[in-house]
Amino acid sequence: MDSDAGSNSSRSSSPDLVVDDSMGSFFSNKMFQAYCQEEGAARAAGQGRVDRCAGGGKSKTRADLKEGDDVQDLRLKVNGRERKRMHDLNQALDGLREVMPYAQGPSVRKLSKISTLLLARNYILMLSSSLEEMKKLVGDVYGGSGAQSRTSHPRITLPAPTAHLPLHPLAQNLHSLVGSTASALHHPSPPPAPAPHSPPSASYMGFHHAPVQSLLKDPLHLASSYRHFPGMPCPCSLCQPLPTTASTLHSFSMGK
DNA sequence: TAGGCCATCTGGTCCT
DNA sequence: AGGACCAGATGGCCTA
Repeated sequence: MDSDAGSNSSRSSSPDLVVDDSMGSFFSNKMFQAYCQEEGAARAAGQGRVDRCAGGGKSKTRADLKEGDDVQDLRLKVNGRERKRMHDLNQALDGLREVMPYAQGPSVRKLSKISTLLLARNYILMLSSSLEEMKKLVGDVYGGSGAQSRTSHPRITLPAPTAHLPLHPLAQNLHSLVGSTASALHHPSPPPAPAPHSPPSASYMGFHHAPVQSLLKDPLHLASSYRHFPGMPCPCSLCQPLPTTASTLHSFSMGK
């Protein structure tokens, strides 16, 4: 259930937490104590939160204690829900990472959340563009020129074995993708060799023009959800269809 | 040691 | 009213 526990993260999800089964959720005694201390300080500062530390006051009536317990239970419930929500979100992110063009494995540090989202966006853009490119290719092959179809048999003979097919530049690019991965940008040491069918690397998606880290650090890139590439329509749903040329694929970089 | 990343708590807001 | 969602705050861990 705990996505972090199942992930390859080297850190525990909450080192400070203990499992309190009686409460049905995680809660840290240390944190609660710290919280109560903080609560006192905050109240002293005149900006205290709602009183929810049952043991805080000097003399509480039974009703006060009951109310405090209720508030605390409610708080624990809300916290548990929020925790679960965030775990679900992290699970979804993990699922996204699994299909990302990024070296995976226990020895590879996993993509940060923001990196995952940005990389996913670029990946989708590249795949969309690849699809358009392939469609165009298929159209060229099967659509043919009218003159040619008139002067010769319209039957098209395609080389059966793919080994004899001259690779389209796009396909060549796709094949050349295997090798470098974005992890190299995180780790100076060479990443583990990717699987033969591993998806395109981040470097292919333009990250070789600007390292991922610097890209992600750049507030300009983070601020602009949609980048408008020269000669290319904006990929956002409000704008036009995606570009189709292989050369423009190389422009799919978050930076430059 | 500073900075990045993350998990968690919390209060506010919106929705059902 | 209860739950989902969001953003700010806080503190821990890790790396350069």
